Amino acid sequence: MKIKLATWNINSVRLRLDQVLRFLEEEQPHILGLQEIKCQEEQFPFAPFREAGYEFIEVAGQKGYHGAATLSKLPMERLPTTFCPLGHARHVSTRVIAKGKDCDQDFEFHNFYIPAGGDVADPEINDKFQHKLDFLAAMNAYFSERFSKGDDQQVLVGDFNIAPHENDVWSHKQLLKVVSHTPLEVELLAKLQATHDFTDTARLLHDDTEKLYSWWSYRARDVMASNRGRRLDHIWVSPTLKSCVESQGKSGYKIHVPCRIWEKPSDHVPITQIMELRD
Amino acid sequence: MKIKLATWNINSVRLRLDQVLRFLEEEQPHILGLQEIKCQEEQFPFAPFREAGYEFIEVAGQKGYHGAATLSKLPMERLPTTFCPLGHARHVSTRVIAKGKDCDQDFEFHNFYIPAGGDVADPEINDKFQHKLDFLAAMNAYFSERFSKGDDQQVLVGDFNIAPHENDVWSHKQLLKVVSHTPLEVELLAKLQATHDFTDTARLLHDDTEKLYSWWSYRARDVMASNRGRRLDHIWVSPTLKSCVESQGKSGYKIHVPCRIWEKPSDHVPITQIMELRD
DNA sequence: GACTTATCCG
DNA sequence: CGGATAAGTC
Repeated sequence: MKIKLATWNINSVRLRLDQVLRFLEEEQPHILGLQEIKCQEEQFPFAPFREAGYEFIEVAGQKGYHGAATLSKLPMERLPTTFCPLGHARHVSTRVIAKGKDCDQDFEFHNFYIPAGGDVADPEINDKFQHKLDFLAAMNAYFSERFSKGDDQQVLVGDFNIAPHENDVWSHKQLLKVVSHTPLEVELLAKLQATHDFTDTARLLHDDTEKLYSWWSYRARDVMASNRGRRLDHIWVSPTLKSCVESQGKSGYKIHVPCRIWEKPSDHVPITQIMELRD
Repeated sequence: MKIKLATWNINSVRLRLDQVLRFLEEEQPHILGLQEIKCQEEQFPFAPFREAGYEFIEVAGQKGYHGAATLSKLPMERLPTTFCPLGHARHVSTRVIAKGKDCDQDFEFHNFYIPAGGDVADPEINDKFQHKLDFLAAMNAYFSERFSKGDDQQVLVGDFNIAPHENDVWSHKQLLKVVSHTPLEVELLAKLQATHDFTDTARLLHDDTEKLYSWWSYRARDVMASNRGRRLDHIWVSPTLKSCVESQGKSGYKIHVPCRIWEKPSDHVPITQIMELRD
């Protein structure tokens, strides 16, 4: 069966509930990871998502900031995690049960909101950057443990707050010292990826020379016109799932750019990836 | 010529600019007094009102609270006033020049935002109620001075924050101790009216037994369904203008109730009064 | 630039 | 309830 995966930093799920519902209606992903829901679990709008067909919902919320939630049409169960070094709500892990006529599998869906990291790309003088690096190290350790348990079928999605490739930013040179594209964080993300042999589905299916962005700042009038974006949002898969993504070709991966010009948009747009699971 | 007068407590003119423009487009009053514009003069949206045909604009603004503005299609000049005992921006006075083929007159247009008066109807323990009473006294003195100067053709509009008659509130009995309908403030308003022989156009044209409301609280879900309103907004005219209003009959006065159920409405609705000026 | 929480005010 | 301000975050 074909599974459609999605991720979106929504920058307040309460304020943009209608936009998420529109996206779900139009794209019908099986599973969506939301980041920056900016609410506590008790404030999360469960009912409208359930009415839209997303029966399975897992939320990690906190007051005012951060927070992640995973919505799914497919049954899933929560995988407990105590994760962020500072105790923020930045990770929702679930095991998704994908049963179809030619399919009886499950996979893990890890929904992450990696810390932005503040302004200065120096962990010595910027605690937030240090936190980002610590978080990446914690991710690495976390997946080492999961693999050691034999959990080898994994999807990682989320706002990683890192644009790793030269063509994941509008200007490699001008962003080399800007947090999100500095060598140190990019290397740490590359190390996490290499250690577990995760596949970045965007770059699996798109040539490295192609510019890909999923985020455009609020802080300029003409960011969309000048297209000064960054690819901060990612979908990664573990080795056993690589071929399931590769088989879909270029069109299996999609950045939903028009969402950035909807009324009162998030600064991020959703991305989707189709993955073919067979038994 | 027939002059259409209007007043509206807009509760933030910046937030409800589109609603004011819609009202002006639909009703085409010659002159509109706005209260609670909640902005400074430099933040006031002059341009869109001028584009809508309201070339003459006078604003008394302050930061965050209160504030009044008068918009007019007819030429008008500002009458300087230092008014509120606490220095709030609660009054815009202008002399309006009404020149038509059968008309060459002018009249004063006084746009007021009388203090709400706080919660407790006791000036001894509630400074805000004292301020309301002081403001009414200041209004009385102000008009005594104007009449002594021979300025006898006057229109007063605004949010008076007082519902004087029994049928200006949904329950006379239940509101007798609620600020806006207490005997003390009602008497002071009646005294202001009697001293200068002002005519309350709503009650000139509508029987005292008729319920009339221009305001419904935000603080209850069903205020419109249960119709628990109050008539806090008024249009008064001086003796020489009484017949100009009376000649228009009941339909000359209108409370624009549907505005209360527009999207994100003010808690007040606009009211309009037609007045026939002849030379 | 645009979210959150909070406090003030009506 | 729903404006405005102010501070904090991204």
